[in-house]
Amino acid sequence: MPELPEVETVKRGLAPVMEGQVFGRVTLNRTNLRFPFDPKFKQRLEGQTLTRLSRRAKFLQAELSSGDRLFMHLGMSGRFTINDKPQGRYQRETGGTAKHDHVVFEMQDQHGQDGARITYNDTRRFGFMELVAPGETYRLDHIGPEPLSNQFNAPELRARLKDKKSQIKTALLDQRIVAGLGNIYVCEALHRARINPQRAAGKLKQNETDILVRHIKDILAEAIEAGGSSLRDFANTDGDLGYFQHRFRVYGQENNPCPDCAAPVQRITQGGRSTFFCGACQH
DNA sequence: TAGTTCACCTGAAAGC
DNA sequence: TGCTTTCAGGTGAACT
Repeated sequence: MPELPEVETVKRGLAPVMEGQVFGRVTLNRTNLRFPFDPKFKQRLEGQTLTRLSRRAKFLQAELSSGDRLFMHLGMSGRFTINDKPQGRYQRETGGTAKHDHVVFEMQDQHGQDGARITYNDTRRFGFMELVAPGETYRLDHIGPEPLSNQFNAPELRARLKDKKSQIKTALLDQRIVAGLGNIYVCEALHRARINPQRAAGKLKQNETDILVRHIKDILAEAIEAGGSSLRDFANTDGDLGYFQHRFRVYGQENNPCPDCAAPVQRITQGGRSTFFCGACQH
């Protein structure tokens, strides 16, 4: 379940082996992920240099020497693995693909020497990759501020939540309000801020949004730090991230004691998604 | 216009 | 033991 911290960790893992490198060969093992690939996906990538890899919300954005931009979303189960060792006979002859390996990027340096082989695997295929031509707009143009940026602060959040009648949990998942938050970290941030997820978003008090913003930033920064600690493992082996090893205070802890007050953690459904919270200390 | 619900997808776990 | 059902969740489209 990649959220912003994990996508940031993935970006940090991929950037050293992709930036400044050329897409030597691109292999698509199917015609679509969540959405169909551009019919010229392969042709538009091969031979192009990836000049910069960045993250916006939960998207990875690769800027190409052609001016095209490649947006990649990991969906629910997407992950990249990097193999920067020389290709063995098996891999050369079979492509070395495993089940659900949908895309393979074989990178080269500017002299045509083989670089990293980067494989995108996505069991549930909720992820997608889309190419955007220069000047073309993309869905990311309408999303809210990055939560770790200075543009995301308490006055900004108050303004965006003003008059919102939806529940605060649902509102924080709305990417137009703040970019990159997912179910897990919204639950955790609301617990730390002691705000009941069922409260109307527009009714939060000033000090509550102050505290909420602080906790959103803290928890994301901590999670990125945790993911970063296992970057080496991610880059070289099987995609395991510190993220998954993180123990959450309320997420997935139904009926377990709240770490603050020992009351049982409750689970409800909001907008079709599970919400975990403590009814005793979140008001 | 704003808010809500559903489809997409597959593996794991639960239930029978 | 094996089959069936349920659940997980990010995003966009459809619906209210």
